[in-house]
Amino acid sequence: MPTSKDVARLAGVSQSTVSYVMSGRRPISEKTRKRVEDAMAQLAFQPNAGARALASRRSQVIGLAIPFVPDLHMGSIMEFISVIAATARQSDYDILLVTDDEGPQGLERVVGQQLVDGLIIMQVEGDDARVPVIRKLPVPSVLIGIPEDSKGLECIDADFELAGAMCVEELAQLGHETVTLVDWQDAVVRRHVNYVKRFHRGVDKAAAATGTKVIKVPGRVTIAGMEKAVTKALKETNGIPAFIAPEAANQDLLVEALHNLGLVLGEDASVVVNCSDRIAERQRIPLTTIGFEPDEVSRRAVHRIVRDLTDTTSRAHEALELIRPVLKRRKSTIRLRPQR
Amino acid sequence: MPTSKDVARLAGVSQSTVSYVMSGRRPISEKTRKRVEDAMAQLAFQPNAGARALASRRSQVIGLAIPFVPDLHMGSIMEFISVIAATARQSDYDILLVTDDEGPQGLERVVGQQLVDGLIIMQVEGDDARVPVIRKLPVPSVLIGIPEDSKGLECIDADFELAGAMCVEELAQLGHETVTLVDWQDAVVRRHVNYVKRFHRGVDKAAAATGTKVIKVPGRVTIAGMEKAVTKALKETNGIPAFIAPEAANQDLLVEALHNLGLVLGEDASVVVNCSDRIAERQRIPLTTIGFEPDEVSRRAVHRIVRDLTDTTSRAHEALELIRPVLKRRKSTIRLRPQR
DNA sequence: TTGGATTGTCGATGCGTATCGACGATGCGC
DNA sequence: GCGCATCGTCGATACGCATCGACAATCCAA
Repeated sequence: MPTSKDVARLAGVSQSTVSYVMSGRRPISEKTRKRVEDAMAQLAFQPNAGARALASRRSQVIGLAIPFVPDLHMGSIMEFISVIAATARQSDYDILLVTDDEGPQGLERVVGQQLVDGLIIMQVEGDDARVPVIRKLPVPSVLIGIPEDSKGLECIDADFELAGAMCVEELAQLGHETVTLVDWQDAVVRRHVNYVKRFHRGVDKAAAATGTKVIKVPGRVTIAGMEKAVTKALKETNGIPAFIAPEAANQDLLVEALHNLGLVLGEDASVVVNCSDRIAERQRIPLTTIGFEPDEVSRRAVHRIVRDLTDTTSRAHEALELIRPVLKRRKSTIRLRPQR
Repeated sequence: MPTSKDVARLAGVSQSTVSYVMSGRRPISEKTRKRVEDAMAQLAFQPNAGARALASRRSQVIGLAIPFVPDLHMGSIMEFISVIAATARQSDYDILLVTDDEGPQGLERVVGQQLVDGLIIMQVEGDDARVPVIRKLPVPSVLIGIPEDSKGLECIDADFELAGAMCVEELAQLGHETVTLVDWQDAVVRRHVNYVKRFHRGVDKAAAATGTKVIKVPGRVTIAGMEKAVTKALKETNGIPAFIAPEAANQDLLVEALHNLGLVLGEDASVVVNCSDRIAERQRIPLTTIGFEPDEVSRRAVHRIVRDLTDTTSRAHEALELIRPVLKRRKSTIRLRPQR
């Protein structure tokens, strides 16, 4: 493997000049730069990452803490990872995976070894064991999700409260006076306390503001359970029923349950779900969705950690950033009264 | 951050002794080792990865080339990644992501910069653009999937041929004389030529061996299309129909289509699909599956690359390793004649 | 008891890059 | 034409660890 010294020799300059050509931290004449760049190209030179990290004390690598995977819909996690890695590359960073089975010490390790310059922590939950560890680490981190106590931390998440409100407002505006919220599954509700609570708050506020009645039924795992829950909700509803299913895992069950009960989406019932556009569009009846914009969240997370690593000036960017969800109207909702 | 020199000073030994304690490449007396280890613990010492890589010429990092994501079922990709990362840690390696949007040059970059010691390439397809690049790289790599010309490469994949054969044999043994293969979607068939072909070969061989008639219908994207395909297949079948759906994306459609046509799985029809056990078990009627064992494939891939990186002796481990699929009998298949 | 092998430790050096201070060359205003 | 700032380049050094050769101490066999 060629080194910068080889490049220097071939270009007839000193090694430090080669370094300055790469970094641009000192002015270099056009002539010299050209010679060096030609030499680099000719040798197919690539700077050695280890040496670079050692000398500069920065690895140009960001650690990405990925969640343990038992969640049903991990397709979305993959979307995050993919976008995060691609976005990081645009700022000349690479992504190193930190899995959960090393526990929070995994974070201490990669930071301690100076393998990474900063961290992005995915799927942060209410009382996340990683949070206290992160607070002590001497590198910046950005959390995706919001822990119970977010003071002093940089957090990014979808605006679940707004999402909840938007769902209710949309349905209310369509003319529904009663809506049923098919909740997250119990296991999730207990764990991810945080964003579920926020979604509920949004729903409740919008319900109060619009005078909508909200029925909450717990999330189900089986189709039979879902049919029972839907049936119960139907009894309490006058007129055309409306459903909100923020957890993607519930969506299939809800749609199927309604189908089995003889209700046609967009005619006999309104449904708003959260799932990827690709999936929503493929349904027999394309679903109206409230999108949590994982791509946008991912991009913002990378941009923020990169900024932390670049602007050495303004430390402590404490801030909580909420990404606005997007409502996409498709065929699964029905207008009961003329648009205001 | 403490360095090995700090540890040495505190322990009253030389820096090289500290290094030998860590690597074990020279004998160290019990007493000295204890003193050094205590000093390390006291200072919470962690060796600097950059310095280590520079001096030892190995980064202890494996590059993982992840596929571009437009595939529907990317949940499974996440499973691979997760297991790969965890397994790598067990051998003291970390995982660096290499996304596809840098193109094959991404691989050249991470290797050229000596960021990684080796590569695992996921989702290798018939004429994968990364393959020619990999052949030229001066580090070992392990492919998951099999390219057209696999000579001289280390490849691991599920044994699709065996899987195809197992599906047909299972259904034949249950007493079905005609089975319908719901094929991969056209786009996939054209791209991933390789494993689709292998699956077909297995199906054909087993069909010939068992005297089973096989109807092939193309994979569908819509429920209407699937219903039509199923109807057509039913016409050509005498008695209880049987279906094989190796592509996970087709499974929901197939199950729903059969349901809509009034056929009950395990009573009026047999169905064998490929999807994760978790999902298969959750269906209203738990599905008999042919599992492609992504965890096992992932683990083997890591073990092989680690071996390549460790055994510097025996180079060129060219080998094609096929992981045996697993058939799990559930409720979606029906026995038509007593077991032999 | 002595020679040679083995064990345990140290000092010195190199890995490839970034960066600092130094210094000659050039341009500017007066 | 002079001093002075700016530009462009070089040499030297540091970064933290692994590794090699050297060497003192210990052990065993003859």
